[in-house]
Amino acid sequence: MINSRLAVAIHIMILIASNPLEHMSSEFIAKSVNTNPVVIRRITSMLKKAGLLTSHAGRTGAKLTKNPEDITLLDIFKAVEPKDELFAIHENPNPNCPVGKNIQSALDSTFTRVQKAMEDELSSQSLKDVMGHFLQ
Amino acid sequence: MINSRLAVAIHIMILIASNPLEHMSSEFIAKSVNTNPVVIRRITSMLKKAGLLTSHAGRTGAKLTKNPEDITLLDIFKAVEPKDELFAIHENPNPNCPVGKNIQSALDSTFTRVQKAMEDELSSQSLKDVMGHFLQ
DNA sequence: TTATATGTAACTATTATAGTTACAAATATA
DNA sequence: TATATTTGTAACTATAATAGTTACATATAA
Repeated sequence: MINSRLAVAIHIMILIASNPLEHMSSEFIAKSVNTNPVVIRRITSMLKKAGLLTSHAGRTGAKLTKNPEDITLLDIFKAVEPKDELFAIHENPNPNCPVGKNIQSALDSTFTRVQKAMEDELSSQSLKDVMGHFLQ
Repeated sequence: MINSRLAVAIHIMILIASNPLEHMSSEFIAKSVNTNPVVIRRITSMLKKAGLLTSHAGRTGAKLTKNPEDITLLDIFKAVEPKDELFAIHENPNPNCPVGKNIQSALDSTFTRVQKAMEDELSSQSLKDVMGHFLQ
């Protein structure tokens, strides 16, 4: 199972997007998410490095750099997931075995297709789409 | 990143499928994968429980229960991945916050679609398809 | 009867994750 | 200006998953 950073990051982004006038502190967000404020600041920092929001030391709150309809879940996922590959492939299979020799490249093309299917679906959903679930 | 069990399981299945007459011991397979025989027996045990192969204590080797073209990567993935959900969702968000109250169900429908996209692609590729990469 | 293989429990090492404390630096407020 | 608050980040901890390993009972083959 993939970690909960994507879930928490989406939660953070929705809180900021839903309250454009209020300044949401990491402590306030942490209470909504039910975690420690540092966990929020850590994920917010990743979102900031990815260019999805702006924030400043000492100044309460953060702002999205784009409208929710222009932010995809893939943008958020890539911001909080440093690893490029979805599936791990075992290292150093035996090059003297016909299967061991070719398995990595075979798995690579196979897994690339699966990862692309996942990323295509993530990029088809915007932050606004997720917020739409709240309007029943 | 998702663990390497799917990669190793596919490697095991291909070795068995490619050598239907030879009896591949866990030690032989382990040398091809470059790991410990117990790791192979552990994953083989999961594949057996999922009904994808048969094996017997004391008897060298294992046999696939279906033809490679009738085994999908989703079959193998589900065999070696006990968790049902692809993405984790944080627990106990604040029910007194409008966002915290609804985030889990919103994420659930969102993540379900992403997981389905991944599983659809996994089920579209058979073990035989992966073996096809070996014939250049 | 002896050797070999599977199946599985149990233990270890490594790593990722998430929570926590602490604090410097920046900003806001009185 | 002085004080309080907040962000950003380092550092530490606890927990869990993963993969590797040893050990051994049981089943099968030679």
